[in-house]
Amino acid sequence: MPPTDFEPQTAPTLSAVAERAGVSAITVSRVVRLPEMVAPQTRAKVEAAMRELGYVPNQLAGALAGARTKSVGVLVPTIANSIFADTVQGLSDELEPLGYAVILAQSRYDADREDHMLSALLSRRPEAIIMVGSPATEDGARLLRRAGIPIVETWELPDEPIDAVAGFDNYAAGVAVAQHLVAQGRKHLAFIGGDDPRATRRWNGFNDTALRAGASPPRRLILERNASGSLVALAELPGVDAVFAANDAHAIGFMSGLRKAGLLREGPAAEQPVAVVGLGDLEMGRLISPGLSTIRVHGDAIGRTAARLILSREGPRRVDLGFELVLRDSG
Amino acid sequence: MPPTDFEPQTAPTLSAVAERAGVSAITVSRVVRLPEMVAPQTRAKVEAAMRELGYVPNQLAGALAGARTKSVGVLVPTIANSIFADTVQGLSDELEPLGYAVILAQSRYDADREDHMLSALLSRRPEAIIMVGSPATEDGARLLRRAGIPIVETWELPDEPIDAVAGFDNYAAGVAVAQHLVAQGRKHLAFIGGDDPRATRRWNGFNDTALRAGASPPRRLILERNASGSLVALAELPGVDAVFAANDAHAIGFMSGLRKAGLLREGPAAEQPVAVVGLGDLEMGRLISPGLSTIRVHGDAIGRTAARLILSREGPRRVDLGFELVLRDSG
DNA sequence: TCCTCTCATGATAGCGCTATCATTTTCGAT
DNA sequence: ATCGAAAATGATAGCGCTATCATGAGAGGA
Repeated sequence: MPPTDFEPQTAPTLSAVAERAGVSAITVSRVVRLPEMVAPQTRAKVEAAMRELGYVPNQLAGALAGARTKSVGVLVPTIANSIFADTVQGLSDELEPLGYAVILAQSRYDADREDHMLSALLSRRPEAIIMVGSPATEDGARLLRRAGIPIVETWELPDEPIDAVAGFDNYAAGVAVAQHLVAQGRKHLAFIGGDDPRATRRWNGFNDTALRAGASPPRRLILERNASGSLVALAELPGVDAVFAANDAHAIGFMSGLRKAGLLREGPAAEQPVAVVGLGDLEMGRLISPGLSTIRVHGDAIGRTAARLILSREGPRRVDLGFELVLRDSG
Repeated sequence: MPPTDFEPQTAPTLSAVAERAGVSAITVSRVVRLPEMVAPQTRAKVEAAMRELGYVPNQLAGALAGARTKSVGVLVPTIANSIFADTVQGLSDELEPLGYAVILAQSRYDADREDHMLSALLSRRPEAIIMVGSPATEDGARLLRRAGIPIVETWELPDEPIDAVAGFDNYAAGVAVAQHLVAQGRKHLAFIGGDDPRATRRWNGFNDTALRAGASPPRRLILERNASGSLVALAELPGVDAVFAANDAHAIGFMSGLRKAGLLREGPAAEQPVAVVGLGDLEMGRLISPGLSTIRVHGDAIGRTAARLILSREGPRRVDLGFELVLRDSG
């Protein structure tokens, strides 16, 4: 697109550089990859030629010729307004300095699109795939198993992982929140949020625990992914005195609903007519008032751990990053 | 990594499929790319062979052989807790269905890292580059100009773009906020947030306008990227009666500081001892109370527009997506 | 001086695919 | 039957690079 520069329309190649520097192509290749192996004088000549020509190596060709592709495929449900962005950030912070490219794909919580993106990723021959959750279909799982590369499933701890895992126990998170709310004397619990596999696992832990503790059967309200629905969720949950939201955005939205209904106090959790606990520990939850109680998960660490899992075959292939119940004033 | 399946360690190739189907390699290639061109009967045989072998085309080889790479490079400062995630989401929603892969790189607001990621991206031979802002260095700009591919700079409207632009006028956003605050009778303005080029442009518009309107010279407080600093920013700004925050997270943090200091009212903007205006229009700003006044920008539309700009050479190469001043109760 | 041994460089082949051109097959119209 | 055009398939070369093996040039020892 440059209207100025009159560069050759086709990018300079290794052999163009070689010719200009008066060496063979393979020597240029070595200057790029194994500079130590080339005599300083030759190297200088080649580097000058590269600079003059504005040479940018073609990694596609390099990869095809047998070297590594130095790329990883990353599949997330969504990246916008999502804590998964932390995971992507974490893993690319580990991987980019090592020369890896991150090929990002989003499934939008759609199984067909997930399968499609999975094979699209694989067609780029990444050296590994990191995904949030497990493949939604058996086709997807088979694709990954056959690929013969490291696969990291994250944000969960599947019983039969394809390969490696970096996540936490969503069921236990639900258990922890239910226990906390019940111990606080809450009797009418509800769970609001999505119905993806991870949210469902949290719900199961939450529900099982509440029932076992003798609370009335918890209600589950499925909401759109944006938090607006949480604003009016209260109307659907008459008599509720404690809510576990699948993420902090929903929790904060629900708190706004409570405020409008006059059911939010500036005081401590014990004084709240309706307790609210979120999940994610967004910075925002710390900043609002009353502060949001939440399950803190380590999205960034999940990403970094996933990166390490693909970089070395040693050590455990299943890492539980855990979570923490962070208590503030909302519940 | 699959401990089960005993697949050949090396992925099946086009010719493996061809052999199995009893046709030539090029016919298999056509089944993949131009199915209409192959007789239904032949196609069925080939498709069966592909399925049996679990064939996944090698797009690297395809790209090298002269076809397009069907990939775009995307460079953003950061993706976590950032409205740039909307832009990435928007552009990949446009591009992924068309078979494009998104190669994501993060500069972390670092010029060296940006240059480095730029040439790393280019070495993958993307068909276009979409970046937030403009290259920080002349080296980076030259690299892009020489690449001979569409380049889209976003989130700004540079005077001399490399190629195409999808953004909005940051200076005008600063002007709009200052005008609004001054019209409201505010006299002691301050700007808090980062010092990246876009924030600085906003500051310039804000500062120029406030001075021209006869307010006392605005203060500028540079904060870390996380919003915690905004919580205590108030202490640094004695006597301030209006604050423009570079993003909504900082704005909400600052409001928490105000609340602690007893300077936040539940009433309308006119009653606020200190007015607060953010930028970004996070969903959260709508959910909190008092509602956050903010500059709404269209991160998603910027991404979609950038995608369209690389897909067609027709139409304007410079799209101003604008912004809106959204007034709620904070200022 | 000759021979080995190391260091630096080069020649060759081929990665898996597609562009291009060539060939074969099919089939309707005469 | 015969021909010509269209449809279907194939052969060949080469994209830009690296793995592998081969060669040449110095360094040092006897």
